[in-house]
Amino acid sequence: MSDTATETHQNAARYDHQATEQKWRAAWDEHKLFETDNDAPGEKYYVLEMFPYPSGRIHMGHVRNYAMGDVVARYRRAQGYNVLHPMGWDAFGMPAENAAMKNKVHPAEWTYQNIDTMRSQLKSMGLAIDWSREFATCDVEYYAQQQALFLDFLDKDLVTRKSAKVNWDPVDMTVLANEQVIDGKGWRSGAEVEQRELTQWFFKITDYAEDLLQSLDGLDRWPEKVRTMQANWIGKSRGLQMRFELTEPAKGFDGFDIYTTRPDTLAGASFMAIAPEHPLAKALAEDDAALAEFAVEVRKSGTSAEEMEKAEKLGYDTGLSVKHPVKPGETLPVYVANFILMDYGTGAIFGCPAHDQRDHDFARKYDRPIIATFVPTDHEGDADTFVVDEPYVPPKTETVNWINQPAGVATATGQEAIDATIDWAEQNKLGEGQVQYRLRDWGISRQRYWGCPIPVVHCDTCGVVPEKKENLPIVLPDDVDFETPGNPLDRHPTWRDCNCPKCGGAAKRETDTMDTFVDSSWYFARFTDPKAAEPTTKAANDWLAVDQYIGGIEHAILHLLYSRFFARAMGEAGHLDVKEPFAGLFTQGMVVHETYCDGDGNWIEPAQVKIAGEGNSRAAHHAQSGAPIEIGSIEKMSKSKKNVVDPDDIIERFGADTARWFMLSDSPPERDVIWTEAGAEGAHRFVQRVWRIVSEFAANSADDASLEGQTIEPSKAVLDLRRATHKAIAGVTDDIEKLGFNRAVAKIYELVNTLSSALKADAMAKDAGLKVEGRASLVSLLGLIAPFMPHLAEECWALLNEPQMVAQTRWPVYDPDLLKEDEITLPVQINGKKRADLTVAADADKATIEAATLTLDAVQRALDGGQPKKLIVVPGRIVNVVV
RNA sequence: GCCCCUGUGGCGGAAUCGGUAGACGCGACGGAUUCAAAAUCCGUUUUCUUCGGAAGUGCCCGUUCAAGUCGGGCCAGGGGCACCA
Repeated sequence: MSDTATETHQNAARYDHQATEQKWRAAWDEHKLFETDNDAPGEKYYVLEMFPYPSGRIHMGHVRNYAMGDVVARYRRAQGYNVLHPMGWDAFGMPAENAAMKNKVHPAEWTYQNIDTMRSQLKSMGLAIDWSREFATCDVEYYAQQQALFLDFLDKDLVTRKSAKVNWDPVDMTVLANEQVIDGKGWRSGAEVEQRELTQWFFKITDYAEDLLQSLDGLDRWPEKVRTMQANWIGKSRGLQMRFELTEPAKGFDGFDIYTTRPDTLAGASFMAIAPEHPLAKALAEDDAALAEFAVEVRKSGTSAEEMEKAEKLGYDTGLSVKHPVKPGETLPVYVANFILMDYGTGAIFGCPAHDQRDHDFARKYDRPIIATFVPTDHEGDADTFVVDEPYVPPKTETVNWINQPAGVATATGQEAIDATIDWAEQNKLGEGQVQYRLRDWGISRQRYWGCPIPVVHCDTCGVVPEKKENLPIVLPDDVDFETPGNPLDRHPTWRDCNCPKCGGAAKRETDTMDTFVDSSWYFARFTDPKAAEPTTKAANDWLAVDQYIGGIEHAILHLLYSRFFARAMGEAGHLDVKEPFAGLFTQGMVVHETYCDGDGNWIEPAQVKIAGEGNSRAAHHAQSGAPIEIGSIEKMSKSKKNVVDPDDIIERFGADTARWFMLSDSPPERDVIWTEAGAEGAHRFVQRVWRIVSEFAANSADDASLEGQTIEPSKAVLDLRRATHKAIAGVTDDIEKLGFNRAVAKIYELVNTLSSALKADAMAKDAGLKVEGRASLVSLLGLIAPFMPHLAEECWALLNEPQMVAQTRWPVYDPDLLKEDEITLPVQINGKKRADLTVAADADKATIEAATLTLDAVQRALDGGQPKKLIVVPGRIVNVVV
């Protein structure tokens, strides 16, 4: 009997997260607290986390991502902003088709089932999300609008259809993205990927290259790293395009253009090289079987990074030669070379072995002369021979001594010299300055079923014809089969058949669908009015840009660059007035975990591992068998390494608040966080601790309604508590503003520690003021905690009988006057090392502090009767005595 | 090869403007409570120390009254881009 009673008592004294969390989620839902009205008062704030791909279940990375966004959303709400915080699904893509092929389940069914699962998982996190705006990109209502956008882009000449080289998987019979080609093989089929020339649809992102680059400067709330990566990706370079004349015309060519960023090395040219795909090379190959074979051979060898690195520089001497543009009478041989890319510049170069590593390698192999055009300023001796062993490639800023330069070429320093050479070339009609970008147009055609159909029609009479807007949406057919590899739309008996929108005759639909990156390039705009009959409405201009966007660094280039392009294109098509979609961007780190491996090299799940010891002496063994287990490196959670922790398990065992709290503690949000069982338990202990402090306080102060309205002279304990509380409010507010969640967490811990020792039952019994102040302090604490652990905050709020819910109340405010101390302790340094403390009034002037400093024992000892050489007093900070 | 980031206790990290290095958490150790345990509470926890102190933020040098923080040169780890002419 007594055992049962004790047990019941203990259970009652613990916070029951399962029942409590559900209760408060229901309460928020009932009040429709997080549904956002586009026309609600208050300054707008749009917080968005990158929407998930519905792969099956959420993982810890999602928990971290959405916990961060939720802190921001709840914090801004509490500050009185009209907050938009929506959620949706990036739902098209290959995994659904792979599942269809493997498990004979329709991609739509598989996708929507996953969405249902993941939605309920996300809801169990207690996120302050407006679920009424939810959509999936595979919803007809969404992709219908995307098709409308496509037609508008087409109308504005932002889309083009052209032939391009793509990765073709001959087994799966589809184009693969570069990321899906691993070591030259298809990631799914394992087949050798071929380069195929196919006619594809492209978005003309290169039209915006300069704008996309320039505007990066204005994105001051983006990580520097992401801006740099985008700038590098766009890859702007300024150089010289110039024509080289053939000594004798060949196959109708009398010369060809080259592009160089180092025209200052022109005098050092010793050969010419063109890409195997260059029109001249192709023309020559018609009559030259050996050259044709050479071209095929070089392109057969892999395109992977490693292979490239090892690949030898290979050239084929065409027998042709060109006139040297700055050395009259001299000629240069023309090679077809494997290291020249048709994609960049003009697909042709002049080789300058003295100042370029690749050209140097080539020249040594094919025995071409090495002619320097400049040498280091400190070089002594024979200028012409110093680059024999390796090329000299100085930074553009380095001063050099010029040699072998033709008359009339400016020989200034670095970039100036390059610009001057371009001017010189232009004046002498040798060529002209050119800006080149590395950025390529965005190929969006995919030979896939599970994507947004491209709304165009192929008519024998009229050619490629855009579908009429009134015929949209072009809906994906349901009855498709995945038994045969390739695109089911191609094989569908009737779907392709249609009438030409122009002539009305029989025609065929485009069977390519759009890259899924198109879907995610404008979803943030759609959230502002998700049910509108047009892609966007006025609401998009009202809400955008997204004030705070949060997601993984892996999207630094693709998704974020495409979205920036889309905002511009949508502007051109009259759908949006905001050029930059994301005003603030934050890229969070991954969730990582130790890996465990048994003696046979099998990965072991964390749940089956027991660990003993600490530091270097940590040892692991199998929980059941006791077999020794090797503790491996800490890596990103992945199914293949079995180092995953399922959010569902954690939420069930510890509650959503614990999971959220742990994800935001300890590690700075931009860095990786290591998941540990101990850390999760620690977070859970804190949840219990807060609840216990509040319940005990509530129990102790229940009978003190009489204190209301009474004026009590505050004791020192009361004042200290008040000051600590206001300091915490100031600190946490500042930290959340800067997304320093880990620092905010630490400050909340400090306040809880202070409260825990201040609000002891006996102290409160002696000091009635503590009860009044304690309540005020706890109310502030709950306000601070609410964005992080919303369920716990509501439960404690109710325990204190506070009106309404925390989620309906304002962010706590602090009184700056209370942050000031009456007395402060200054560190006293002697020769820069701290040797003593000095307690003075906070407003003490320099003279007072100086006098007090000289009386300190440590200072007297150091002075040994003498005078300090120097006495530095920084009021409010430090004192330094120099002896 | 080019570009970028990061190095602080046993561990994650804090130090926001050049001004007390190690906040806060985890782990560990000691104690209280308990028949016992869990839970909880109270301590200790950078290193060395002759208990007075001394040293200390990857390494070396510099600027400064004062450097984790600024400058120069290294070392180590991580990331991005890459035959881009």
